[in-house]
Amino acid sequence: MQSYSIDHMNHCFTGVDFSVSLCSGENESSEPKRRVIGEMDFFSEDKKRVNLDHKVPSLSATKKEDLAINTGLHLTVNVSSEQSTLDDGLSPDEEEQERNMEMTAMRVEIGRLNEENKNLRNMLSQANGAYEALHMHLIRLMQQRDLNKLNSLNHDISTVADVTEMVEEPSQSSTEGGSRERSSSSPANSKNEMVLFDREGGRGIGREEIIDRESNAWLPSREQAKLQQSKDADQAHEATMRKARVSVRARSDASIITDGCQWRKYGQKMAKGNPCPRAYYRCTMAAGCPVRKQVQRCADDRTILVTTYEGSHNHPLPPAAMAMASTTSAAVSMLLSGPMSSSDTLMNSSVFARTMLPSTSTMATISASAPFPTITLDLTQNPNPIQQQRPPNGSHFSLPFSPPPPPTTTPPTPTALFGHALYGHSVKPENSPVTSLADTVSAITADPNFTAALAAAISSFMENKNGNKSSVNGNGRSHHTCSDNKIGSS
DNA sequence: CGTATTTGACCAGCGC
DNA sequence: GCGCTGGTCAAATACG
Repeated sequence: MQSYSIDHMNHCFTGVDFSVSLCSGENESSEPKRRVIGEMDFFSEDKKRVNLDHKVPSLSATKKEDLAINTGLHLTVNVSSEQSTLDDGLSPDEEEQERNMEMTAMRVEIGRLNEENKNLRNMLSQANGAYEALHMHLIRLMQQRDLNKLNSLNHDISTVADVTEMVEEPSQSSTEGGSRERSSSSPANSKNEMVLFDREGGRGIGREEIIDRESNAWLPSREQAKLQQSKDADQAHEATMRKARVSVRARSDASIITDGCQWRKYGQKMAKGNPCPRAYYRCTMAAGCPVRKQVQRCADDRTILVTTYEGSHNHPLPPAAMAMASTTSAAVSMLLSGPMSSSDTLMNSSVFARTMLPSTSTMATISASAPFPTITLDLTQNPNPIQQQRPPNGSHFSLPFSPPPPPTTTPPTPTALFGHALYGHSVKPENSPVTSLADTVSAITADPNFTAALAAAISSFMENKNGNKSSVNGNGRSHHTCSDNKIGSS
């Protein structure tokens, strides 16, 4: 507590407006601490409000002593330091006002903090959104990569669109061996084909990888590098996928069936265990098309032709090749959808069996014992005794087609499946994330429309096969004329 | 004559 | 290492 007295009055007391300076009563010897009160009331020692105007209404003296005496104002204020103000001497109203001001200030501060908190939340939300977007983008990229692989496989099978019939001998599943691509005989055989069929050790850049590269040309170089790393990691798997084969068994008197593609025979060999020779064909619909197929009659039933397709077409397929392409596409997709463990194979085979031709007696055989996976579609309309005679080797599954199970999920439309098979590089599921082929095919199996479309396609195919025994190329020259006789008779 | 087919040779992988 | 086998090549041949 310090006692202050009026130190100076620089204004006469005649008016309402005045200003007063106070000096500390305890430091009179030193420089007085001055503070302009301004237009304020003073407080007496007993905190009683003093109205200077009333207290010293007639003051005329200007000496501070007189002023102090005459006014008699010895103000007691609570001062804790030199910096203190006269606030300590505020009235309850002023204290309340001060508190209100503080409260207001605090409210303002709280409001500011709330605003800042809100901004921080927005930033966090934006960061989360960005993270989610990046995460989804990454997932899409990964799915895109899987789709590219899958589409390449489907394209492989579209090749199969040329569904011929060819007998796959039991020993054929172990073939592979030494096929290699030497210097290509035709100049049209570009590096695509050579690389795609490089079995010599090499894994080169396959056609699907080239397509992949093209399709991802829009990606930034960093993402392309990531994709390339993923590709490198899957190279071994893709090499296996490239070797995937599809065999189609069908009864036919002709040595080859019309499948919508043009083929050139480049070799014929006697295969072990089969008196009928095996013919080798190469697709000639486009320069450098790497697709090849083998045609051989079944040793036990020479009315059955087995056609084995391998490779991917590098050209659009004619409409005539589409029906069977879709059929075999699903087969290969199943075949290559996962690791070929026996359990997986069995599962896939079962699903595939229900998918393909559920209304017929057709059989599907998936072989995982070969150096490359092979799936055989039996379109002979009756159970094949040869398959039943095959020794069970644990990796060979013969599954009779059975009626489709009750629908469990929303099935895709047949158009979607066909489009996926035939235009695999341009059509993909829009809103359905790629789960597993098993799921997809499971859904397909429940679609009666797909079943009907597939049955119609194969029926049409069979009619075409029986009615038109040889294809005609652009020169009007019949294909397979020589092999017709030799394969069937020898 | 151009194109497709035939066919023996060649090569590589695999098993013994 | 050798033989077997599958796959391919390429010169010869056939065909329109």
